[in-house]
Amino acid sequence: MISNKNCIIRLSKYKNALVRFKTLGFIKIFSEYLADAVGVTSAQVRKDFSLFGISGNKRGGYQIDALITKLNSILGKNEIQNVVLVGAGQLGSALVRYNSFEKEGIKISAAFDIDPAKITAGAKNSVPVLPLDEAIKFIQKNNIKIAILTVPDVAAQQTFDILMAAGIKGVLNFAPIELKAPSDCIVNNVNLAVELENLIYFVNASLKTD
Amino acid sequence: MISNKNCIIRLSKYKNALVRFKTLGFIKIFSEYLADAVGVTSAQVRKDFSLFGISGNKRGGYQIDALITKLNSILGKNEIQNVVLVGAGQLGSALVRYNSFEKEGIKISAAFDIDPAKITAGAKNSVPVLPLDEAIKFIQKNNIKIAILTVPDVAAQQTFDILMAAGIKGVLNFAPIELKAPSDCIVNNVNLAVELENLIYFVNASLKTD
DNA sequence: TATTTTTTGTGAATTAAATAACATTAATTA
DNA sequence: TAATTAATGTTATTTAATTCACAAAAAATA
Repeated sequence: MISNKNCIIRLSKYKNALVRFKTLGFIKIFSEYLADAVGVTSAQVRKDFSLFGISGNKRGGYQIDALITKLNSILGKNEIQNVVLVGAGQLGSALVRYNSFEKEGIKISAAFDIDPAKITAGAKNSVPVLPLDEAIKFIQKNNIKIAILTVPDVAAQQTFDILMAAGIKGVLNFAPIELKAPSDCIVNNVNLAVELENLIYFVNASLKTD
Repeated sequence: MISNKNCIIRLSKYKNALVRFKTLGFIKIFSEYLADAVGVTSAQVRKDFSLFGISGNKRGGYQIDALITKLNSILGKNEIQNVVLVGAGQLGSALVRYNSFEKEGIKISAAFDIDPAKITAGAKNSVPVLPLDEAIKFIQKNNIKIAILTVPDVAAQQTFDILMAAGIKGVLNFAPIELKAPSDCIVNNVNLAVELENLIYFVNASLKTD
């Protein structure tokens, strides 16, 4: 089993780039061009593909349609992925309405919050915001395995523990905390302040050395 | 100059964890505990510190206060960092109001959008949303070097080019596009859909092998 | 004061990932 | 049909990052 996160992220990027190429009317593509679109080397593209048994045609490149199909299948994009979101604050609410998820076949089935003021039954076509109490029941009933965690730092671990009890196996965590997770749950952290801080560091560093 | 992005990200995490330890009343810390809080090994912590000439006391660990000061100085956190945001849509607006940035000494001075409906003069204590036309003038006048880019995919490259013309040197890019950037500008990409897709892949992969 | 314990700091070893290089193959051209 | 060209696929190499392991030093204890 491939366990290189960066490699899988590249597969997603290849897939996205291929969809754009297809939109432009292309039906074949060379590793060189795909590499360019994604910002890697062509050897990297071919190496990644070979890891997943994806092959093209010597001197003929790759068929875009077949390639998209293959990548979608590897990435589990043949069916809609249902996820839940916990913490309907500023960021959480924006993610609920963020249409890039829907475009990618990811559906936020429900949001949960502990604050009664945030609860909304959810008109049709809009995501309901339910009381946190109901999260375990909802998650189990709908057999959901993935959660987005956008609660404040101090609530992050305890909320995470609730998700574990509900059977969640993957969490996209926005709280700037290292969650203590059981070995059968995967946590991907997104820390926007740290990302910015990092950018600031490197910009400052490069401005200094000029 | 250190050019390992992960290393700098760890420094930010150490700093955040140390602030929490300090809040709890600790004044000294061992690499072992800090490692635990951040989810790395103790050797990694000491190695990172040694890269930046940070030293502790044999058998005595590190003084938390001094360590925070040192890390803040390395990360350029001794003064408020002013940034701009371009694209006041769903996600952009949430980031404008996201209080983790302010907590970290990062100030969004202004947001810009091409849509006249989004423009707001900005009451005091709130961030003004200005017409994109005014971005170059504003950025240059305020000597801003960092921008957050939250425009739709199709507008990303051309908006980025405007930022380059204005003298921006670092961009946190949320558009799922590989921006063509000059060598003196740093781009950090955050792609939330890809992050989720990645999580889905690994969760599916691990559920299959059980 | 001498001994033991515990932690740092770092050079060496290991591991993992990316890059380079090239043999192979298929299409194109002569 | 033979020669040439241009792409893939994979093996070898290089590079980078992490982990290991232990000497050195300071604190604690006897």
